[in-house]
Amino acid sequence: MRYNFNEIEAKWQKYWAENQTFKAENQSEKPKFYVLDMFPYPSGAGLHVGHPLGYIASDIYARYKRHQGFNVLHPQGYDSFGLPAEQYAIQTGQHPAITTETNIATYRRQLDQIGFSFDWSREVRTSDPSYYKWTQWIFIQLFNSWYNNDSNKAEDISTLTNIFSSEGNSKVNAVCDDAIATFSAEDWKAFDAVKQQQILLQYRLTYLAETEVNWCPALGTVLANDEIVNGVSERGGHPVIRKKMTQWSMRISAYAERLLQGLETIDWTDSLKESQRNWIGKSVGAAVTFNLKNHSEVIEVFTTRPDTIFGVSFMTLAPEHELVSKITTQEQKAEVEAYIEATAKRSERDRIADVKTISGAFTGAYAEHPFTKQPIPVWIGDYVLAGYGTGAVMSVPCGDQRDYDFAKHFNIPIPNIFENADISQEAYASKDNVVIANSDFLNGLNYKEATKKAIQELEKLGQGQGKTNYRLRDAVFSRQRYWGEPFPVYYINGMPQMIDAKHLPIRLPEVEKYLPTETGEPPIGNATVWAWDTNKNEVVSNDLIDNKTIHPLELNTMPGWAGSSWYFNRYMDSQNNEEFASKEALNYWKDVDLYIGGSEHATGHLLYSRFWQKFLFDKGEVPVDEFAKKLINQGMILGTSAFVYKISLIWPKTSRHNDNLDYLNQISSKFPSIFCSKNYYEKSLHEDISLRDIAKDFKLPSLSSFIGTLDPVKVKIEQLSFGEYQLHADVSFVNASDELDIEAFKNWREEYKKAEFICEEDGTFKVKREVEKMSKSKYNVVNPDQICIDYGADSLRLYEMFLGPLEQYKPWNTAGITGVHGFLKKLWKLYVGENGLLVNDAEPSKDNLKTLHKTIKKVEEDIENFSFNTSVSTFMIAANELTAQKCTSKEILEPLLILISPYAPHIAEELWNQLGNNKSISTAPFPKFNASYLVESSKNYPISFNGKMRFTLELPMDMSKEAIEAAVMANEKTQEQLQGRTPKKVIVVPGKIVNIVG
RNA sequence: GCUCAAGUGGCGGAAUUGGUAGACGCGCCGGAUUCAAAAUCCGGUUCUUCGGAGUGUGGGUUCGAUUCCCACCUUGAGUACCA
Repeated sequence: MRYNFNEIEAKWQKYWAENQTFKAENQSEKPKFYVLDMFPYPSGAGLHVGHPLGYIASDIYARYKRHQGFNVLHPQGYDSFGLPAEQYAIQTGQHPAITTETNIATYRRQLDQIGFSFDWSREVRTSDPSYYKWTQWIFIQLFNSWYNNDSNKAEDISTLTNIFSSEGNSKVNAVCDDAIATFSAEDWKAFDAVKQQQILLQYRLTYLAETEVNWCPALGTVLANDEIVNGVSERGGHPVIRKKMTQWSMRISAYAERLLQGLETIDWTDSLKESQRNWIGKSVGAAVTFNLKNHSEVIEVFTTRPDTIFGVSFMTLAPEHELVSKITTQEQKAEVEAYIEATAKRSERDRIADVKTISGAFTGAYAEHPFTKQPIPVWIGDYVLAGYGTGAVMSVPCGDQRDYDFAKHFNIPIPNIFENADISQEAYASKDNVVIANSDFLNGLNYKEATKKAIQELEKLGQGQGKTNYRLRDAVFSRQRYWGEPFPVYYINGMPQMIDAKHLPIRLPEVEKYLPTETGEPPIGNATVWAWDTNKNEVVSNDLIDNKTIHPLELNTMPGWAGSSWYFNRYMDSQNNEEFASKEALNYWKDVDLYIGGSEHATGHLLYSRFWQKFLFDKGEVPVDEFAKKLINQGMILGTSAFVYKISLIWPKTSRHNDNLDYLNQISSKFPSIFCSKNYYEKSLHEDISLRDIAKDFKLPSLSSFIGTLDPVKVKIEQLSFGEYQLHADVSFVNASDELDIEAFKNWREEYKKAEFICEEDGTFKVKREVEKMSKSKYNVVNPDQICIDYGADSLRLYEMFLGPLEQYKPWNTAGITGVHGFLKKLWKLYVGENGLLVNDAEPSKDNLKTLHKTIKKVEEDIENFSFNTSVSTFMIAANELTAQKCTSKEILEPLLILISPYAPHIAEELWNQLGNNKSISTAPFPKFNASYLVESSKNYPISFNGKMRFTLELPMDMSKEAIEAAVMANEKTQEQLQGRTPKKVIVVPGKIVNIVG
């Protein structure tokens, strides 16, 4: 019997599905283990071989944990709201729900054929109303909460209104909008409902505010900070501008410190934690108030270096700072206004790109130093950002390079307040080895002491206190899109009202057009049925809006990260219609034990999810405040693109002034498609080869006839030269030796049908290879479907793991798969011969046992350390050894299958079944490792004398260190080497080496 | 600029955390089988001027360094005027 992988894999996939082999129960005697993948967005292109990498790793771990006796939860679902489906809808008019459904079907088929042990009964889809009902519900909970800094957690908004009506807001220590006016209990009671709501909105954890947002005109929507890369949108690379809009925001800043602290408690990679720390951007320092000369206004600054306060020689405000217009003197007005206008014109990108140019203007105003009372000139400069801290800095040129550069540029004095620091060339920005000088009461102190002392003295004056600043901004939560969760919000007098949770979900309305409306409103503005009837508690037609009982609904939808910020909790009890998950399920599964996904979500999904989890924890909805104990980032599998070089015509240098421009255009359109092979291209790079030479050398008929049609009067052949440009060829036309299948390539595109090829000397056409991200547009996508047909899912799984370390980026190369495929064939032959099963009850030999136990030990270690690549090698060695040993013993071959089963489950299940087991291999316990089988009777110990001379000595394996040492010293070869000298020491590493140090 | 990660044969990558560097696979070379090819099996494969040399470069610690320390170079990723 041959190894018929297609038949075997189909058979067991069917069996697992029919028997619900991997269904997890919410109660069990066994300990729980939750293995989660980041769920995919089901794009129209389907899966390529890069996608399943993380899923294979998590599947191996999940299957391994089942063998270890855990009750394993290993679910899968779809993050099915998103921009591509909507873009597709805009182009084709097809409803995103339909395309999403189709795409999910493709994904499911592709995932199934790889043989994952997912519990599909728990599948979630973020775009399913039964799911987003709870996303809406969580939104309402956030709206009804505020963050109390005293209890350091989110509390119900009713506790806040109670405080307001009993004592006003002066003692409330909340995370809220800046600059809220204080009011008394009487004031509060006197406010009308709208006023009260306006005030509460400034405290709620999700709030409506006019904020400056990142508006992307091309996408017609706002974007969060983490959706922008280098000043352009992450999706599509469109420009992004700053714009003031009324938007929903999430008060994630309330959780900045806890998000930072929580990182200490979870086992995530250091680089990922580092990204989150940078994103949160905590800086400890002081807030300092500078009084202005001749003004009642004050300037608030934030500084991390209060110790350098005596080094202040000027102040700098951001050009957008509100004080600028108030304090600028008459004489400086023109200059300041011109500067503000100039900076406003510069886009965000220009400002980032051009950091080196120093610019600014003097306002004419002077602040007063809090201690010396000396006047300090106030400048404006665009190196100070309006959005960070207070938008104003105290400039200490001797201690900060930017201040230093600014001072140098504008000839502002640079007083030195450091002992022994040379500031003639650059600022001394280090905090180490600081000794403060010329600073009154701070003289002689170091950074730490001086900082403390300075803050104390500022507090005495009432002009400052210690302060911690975070870079983390509140996250904008509105998107002007169709294909997202609708807000459960309607408006009365412009104030948002939550729809009662019992009426959820609020389903997406039908629209005819998915583009934003002409007035710039979101696509839902196109819906005709989108108003809320507070009598009937249902969505009704817009025409009925009467502002009494029928009100307009929110037109925006939620961003992509809304649904993905809590899905891991939903898997615990995904069919529940009463709660997002039952308390029993939440308390049983608690958190994700192992989470596998890409590192690109470091400051998006992974931060927002931690935020929502902490919020739900505060509200008592979930039992733990970190949702994932351990996280692994799988690396990306890259594609190996193939390039061909197409010869193009280069205009003669004189063409710009050529009278026959029309003619030249005309002939260039008739230029034939000619491709040249890699080596020819490389040769031509350095040699100027003319068209005529190509035609002559390669006897290309199309080129000869092209030259023949040239009008020698209008253009001379000698005037024309050629260049090449490289373009992607589909990798499926290229074999392992980089040779292009010319016929297939010709048939690829209509315009290549008559193309001609300049080949290598051996007649082949070679492409140039380059490793790039795998993508449809680069024609380097390898489809797992074809791999499964040609080699089987087990080969695919093994090979993806074998490629290299899980976390690493690595290129895909289909050629190498024959190695692991050969192993599976060999494995099969170890069990099944021409005439049936080879396995019998024979006593295992010592060698057999040694091979098995060596393998058990290595595989167990590998899986625990996520080094899945090396266990594939271990399997190959085991199969080779057992084949050489002619092992037929069931005692050896049966446990071997359990070791292989997480990696190659189909073949393992089939052979397991053939050995006479009628329960799935997934229920079998992992074999126990026994070290005694590995101990050999003797071993050759290499002896090294002073690291130079070497010989070997045969000694029993189970000797103690001391016994080995004695035996080595007693040996005559050793004595020979020592020549009567006494060694300083003898170093013994058991089983390894003996070193004699002379 | 800053932060993090990584540099080992023709290639992907191993090396029990300081102990015989190059496991395993690809590729390549040779052989067996075959009328022949495919498939399969077996052997070889870091370089070498055959003395040795060798894990990006130069130092250091050590009896011993791919592994630890210092400096530098290169590549990749993230971040960016954060006061």
